[in-house]
Amino acid sequence: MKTTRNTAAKTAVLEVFEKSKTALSHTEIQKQLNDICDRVTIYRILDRLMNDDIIHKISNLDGTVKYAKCNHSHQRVHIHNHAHFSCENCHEITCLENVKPSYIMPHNYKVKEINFTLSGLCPNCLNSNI
Amino acid sequence: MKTTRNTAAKTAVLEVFEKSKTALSHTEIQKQLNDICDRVTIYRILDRLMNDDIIHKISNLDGTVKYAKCNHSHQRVHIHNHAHFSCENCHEITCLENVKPSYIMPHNYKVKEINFTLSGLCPNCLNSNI
DNA sequence: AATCAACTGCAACAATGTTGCGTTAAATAT
DNA sequence: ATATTTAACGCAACATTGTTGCAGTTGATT
Repeated sequence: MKTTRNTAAKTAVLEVFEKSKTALSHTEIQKQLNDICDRVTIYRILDRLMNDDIIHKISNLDGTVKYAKCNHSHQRVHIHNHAHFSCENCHEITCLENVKPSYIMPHNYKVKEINFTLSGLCPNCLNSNI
Repeated sequence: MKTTRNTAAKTAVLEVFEKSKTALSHTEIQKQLNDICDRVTIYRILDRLMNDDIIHKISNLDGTVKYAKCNHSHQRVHIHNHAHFSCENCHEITCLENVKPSYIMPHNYKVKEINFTLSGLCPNCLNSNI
């Protein structure tokens, strides 16, 4: 079994996630890291963090991909089936940990994962628009 | 106001969508068209068809982007807020026109659009796996 | 301190999407 | 039927995002 190591770059990436309240794209992470490491390294760190269930991947409506820290506080078995909100004004993506959709599926489908993304205006932008 | 024209390439793309029961990626469309036009042209046709509400865009969990014909039969005002199913085995994406999730949002968010994608095994792959 | 393999940087590549520009052709008017 | 207008096209060039191979580095363990 492969062990994973705590390198300087990995720690820096984790700090960026810690500081951020919203989901981040690879490019955003790279900017915040001020080129302390190669962009390939960031991709590999993100892969490792996803394998270790420390972050999860979110693909937005427009095809952009972001990553956010997992919140393990609520449940023992960790599932990513929570909703995400994508603001059309500031383009920030936030996890809505407590929003879980209910739905009825047609027969003969086996659902393993769900991705529920809502878009519109976040509280910040909603207030400043009035 | 810009008028849109019925070109040979646009007609061909529409025929491809007509024949397909599932959502298609740009690459899949290009293959089915047998290089009757440039790939840039396909991008531009897809843009136009989306503007005209003839097709809609679906971004998958893994970041891949597909397009599917809109089904206007049910409602007068056309909304894309239906669910999509992405099969992890055959990678086909189908529209689940009748699956609409219910959910409860936190205050202060203004939801305008929703993207609800489920993944797992489609009926075809579920049967052939047994 | 020595060892081992996870990790990194670099280069090169692949896939996907965009833009500018000169040319072609669809729709309309003549 | 022909001329006109401009949407649409092909081509080239570029931007972004993500992947892979490999030699060198460094974190964790003995």
